[in-house]
Amino acid sequence: MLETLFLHLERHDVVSSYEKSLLSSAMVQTRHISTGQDLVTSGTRPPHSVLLVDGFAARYKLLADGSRQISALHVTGDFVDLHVFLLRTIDHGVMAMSPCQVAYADHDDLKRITEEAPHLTRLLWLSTIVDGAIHREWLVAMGRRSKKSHLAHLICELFVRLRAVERVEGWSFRLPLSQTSIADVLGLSVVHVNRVIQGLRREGLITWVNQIITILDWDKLVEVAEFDPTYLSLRKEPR
Amino acid sequence: MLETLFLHLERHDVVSSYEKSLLSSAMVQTRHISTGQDLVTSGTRPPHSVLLVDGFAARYKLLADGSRQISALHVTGDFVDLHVFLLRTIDHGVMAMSPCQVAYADHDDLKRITEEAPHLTRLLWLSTIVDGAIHREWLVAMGRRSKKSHLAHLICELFVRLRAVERVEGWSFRLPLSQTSIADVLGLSVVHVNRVIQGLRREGLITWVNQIITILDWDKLVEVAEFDPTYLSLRKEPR
DNA sequence: CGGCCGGTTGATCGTCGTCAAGTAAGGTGG
DNA sequence: CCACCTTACTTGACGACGATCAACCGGCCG
Repeated sequence: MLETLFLHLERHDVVSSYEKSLLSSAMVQTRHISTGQDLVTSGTRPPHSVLLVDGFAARYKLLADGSRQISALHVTGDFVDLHVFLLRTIDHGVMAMSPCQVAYADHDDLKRITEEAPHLTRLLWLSTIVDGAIHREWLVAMGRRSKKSHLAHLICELFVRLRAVERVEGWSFRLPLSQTSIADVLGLSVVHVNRVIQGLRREGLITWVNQIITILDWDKLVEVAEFDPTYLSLRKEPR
Repeated sequence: MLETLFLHLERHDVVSSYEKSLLSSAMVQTRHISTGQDLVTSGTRPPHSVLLVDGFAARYKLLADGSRQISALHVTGDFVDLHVFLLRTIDHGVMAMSPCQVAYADHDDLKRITEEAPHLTRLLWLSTIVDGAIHREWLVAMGRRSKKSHLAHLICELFVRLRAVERVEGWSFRLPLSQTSIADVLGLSVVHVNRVIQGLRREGLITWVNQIITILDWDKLVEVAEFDPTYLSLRKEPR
């Protein structure tokens, strides 16, 4: 059940078996959440953080006019909600975008980890820091990239992140998001998202059928996106 | 010299004198950086993190077409660069937007703090987490708010953050950013930024003269911005 | 079978970018 | 001290990108 978390943390550094056992004992029962339900409700003060054992989730915020903005996408292995451990009050909702399997880490246990396992603490800290790095990259994409480039960047990022947790097959991966949801990621209208996707298809960069995205020309996609994966810190080194 | 850092951390929880002494001994000499210079250069692997003792700085990224996107604004007291401690490679540049006074924290010393001072570690961790929360709020603003609302939100946020480090006077504060820089924050053209500012002025929400912003109608500004300061975690509680 | 959801396409309208020009302030050198 | 920069702000005109409205198609489910 925790393999994906280990996979996730081990992208950045070695995790000892002692650390793994600490984590295992901090995690309580896994639960199933069905598509469209909240893993986490905005405005609450939960006593635990959520680990996404399997599935896709989106962090979102609803505005007064009913529009929605997705500020993060979480995939298998992501410690979706680790920051609430210190933030206390959760400021955004997190919704299951596919059937999700989740586990919970009690904040008391996490606190104990910070007292007893400094290296593991740093790895967990790093996990929240990488989330921040992704946010910055998204900000750059939203603010200054063309919409085509923005979407291309998103596809590159998701491919790399999913590959790291073994959720790709060749150049294909499953992305269970409707175009409406993609629109809420990119800050666009659905209609326009559709047109941007058509554009990438027309240029032979990707196919996108039945929630399966296949990258046909990685180099060109990277070029359009100006994608540089450094910000994901997928390099194993002492932290 | 470190008062502003303490002010910064004490917004979230009590900092003991032992913890303050640990921090003090981790910080090395302060240095002056003049406007327009980089505090931190993109792509390098610095051995220390930067504390902004006084001044304004902007985290930015340059794209191939020469455009710039600012992904964060840092003010007096911010631990600008703390995440590099674990990220290792810095992915964005940070530029002084005013004359800046900075101090450096060696990563070895920070590591020692994580080994010996769990509560202080959590506070430092929290500081990076709040940065992330701000990024999310900016993403929402970029993606789904009107430009007027986005700018109003930025003004509200800066006011609250600057008040927390005692850099406001009544309803006024100094913001040493040109409209060009504001444009790079909002992801707009300079021309349009100017028009959006005119709009806020015309409606009697703010004045903005010689880098001094004065809020004339806080309630209305908050309403336009849909501003809710929860994400800044300016509440003192055990962490 | 009918309704709903997701994807697709066309037409029209508004926001915002670009180009251009003008003003005001501050800095430098003759 | 003035001529001449440069930089920042401002305004107008025009065009492009993207939102909105509307309609249609196909698949899935009750």
